[in-house]
Amino acid sequence: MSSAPQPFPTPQEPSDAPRLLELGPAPEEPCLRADAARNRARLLEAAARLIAEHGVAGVTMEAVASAAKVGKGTVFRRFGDRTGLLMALLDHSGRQLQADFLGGPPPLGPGAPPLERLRAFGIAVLYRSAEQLELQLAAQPEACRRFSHPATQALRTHVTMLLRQIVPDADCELLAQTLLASLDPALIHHLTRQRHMPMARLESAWVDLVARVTRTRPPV
Amino acid sequence: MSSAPQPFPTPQEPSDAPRLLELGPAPEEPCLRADAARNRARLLEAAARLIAEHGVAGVTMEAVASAAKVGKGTVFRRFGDRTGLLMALLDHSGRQLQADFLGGPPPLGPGAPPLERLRAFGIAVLYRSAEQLELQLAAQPEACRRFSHPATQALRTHVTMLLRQIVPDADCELLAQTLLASLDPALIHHLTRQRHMPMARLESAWVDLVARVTRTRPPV
DNA sequence: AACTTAAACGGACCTTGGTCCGGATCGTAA
DNA sequence: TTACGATCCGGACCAAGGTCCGTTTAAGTT
Repeated sequence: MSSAPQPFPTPQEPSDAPRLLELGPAPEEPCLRADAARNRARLLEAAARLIAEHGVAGVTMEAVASAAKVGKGTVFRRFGDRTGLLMALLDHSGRQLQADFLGGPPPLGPGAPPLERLRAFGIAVLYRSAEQLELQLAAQPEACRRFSHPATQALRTHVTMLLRQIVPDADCELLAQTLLASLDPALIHHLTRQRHMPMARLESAWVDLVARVTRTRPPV
Repeated sequence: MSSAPQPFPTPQEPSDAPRLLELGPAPEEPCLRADAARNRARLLEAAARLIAEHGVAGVTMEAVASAAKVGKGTVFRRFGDRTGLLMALLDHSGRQLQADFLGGPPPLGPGAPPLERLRAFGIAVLYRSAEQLELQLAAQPEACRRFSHPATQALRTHVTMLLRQIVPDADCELLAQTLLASLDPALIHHLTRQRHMPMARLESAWVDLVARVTRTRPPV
């Protein structure tokens, strides 16, 4: 039933990935046949050019393929799917950031106290994301629709209101957004199904989070 | 340029939405032609049946249309797109939850102190989401891939490590997940582009969030 | 250099989301 | 009841993502 010869045994970018955790120049695909590596590069370059010229919407798999003078199948074998291609494009700046906080200068890199590093980290991510919004969103089609859905808005309003009563002097709207983000269905799925955390843990994490977030400022 | 007669002037579920903010039975579409309302109901029913029989993957727009004995175009006019249809299916339980925390009994509904209501709220959302994961995810295709992306994992590992040094006795993994969720590109896009918040506000919200989350417990 | 094999290639093909528009229906007003 | 305009319906049509498989080729092996 599963012994059929899968046409594309490499639906995902296979390598150049796990090593990232330990900090990775991880140049590119290490063990690719010469032609494969060449085509991979051409595809990425073609995709980048297409984005520059016609925006992310212009990045059609066929367009990329023909711009790189390559068959369509090749694109899919190399990157799995459209999202995979987009993520590969994003990878470069991802690696950059990673290098910065793993080995760069403080306060992002090691050397500064943890709290300061954490602050710097968030701000770095914030601005980096802001730059490549178009690409980031294209890789997550309609990820932002959930925020404008009326039901979601209702939840946000409710949480904001509760927060206002508890910590009136905070930016309750954004705090609410954060709290809700931690209840995102996709996140719950990831945590329970892929990382096998029991619901009880999520539940107590929520309670703890609420406690931390609503704790009034201690006397300095 | 934009005066061309749009074929589907109602790309999104037009009504039965804004009222949600004030609590809404908002029965269904109020002003639909009789046949339209009938078809809408048949489509929702057909979709639900298809899900029950073949899982969410079996919910093809054509399948739903023919199961409801209706043309394909009708499905799109009514629900805009596939996601719209799925969201409409989700809407029911969304309304239920909303009714609960807006007018239901404490601790979810009014009557309990805000802090308790907030706790109960999160737990309610948590379990409700857990039930309809399949549907929720189908409405947000590949929303969960971002969590397993190696770059994301690296960020998570890093933040977790920093947190361990600051608040060793917390569930740092989940706390990290929450912090990262507040930096999600889609969220940033929503906040800056759709709700027009300046980056500076996000930035200071991040700093504040970090401060709150890492604050050590006051002496009770 | 000839041989072998696993891997890569290309592009026809399939599926499915989404669009268009001529014709059927509903609701209403005379 | 009839007429009429707004709304809706249906299903052919299109584009783009994704799959398949026969053919080609890189890279060892003898």
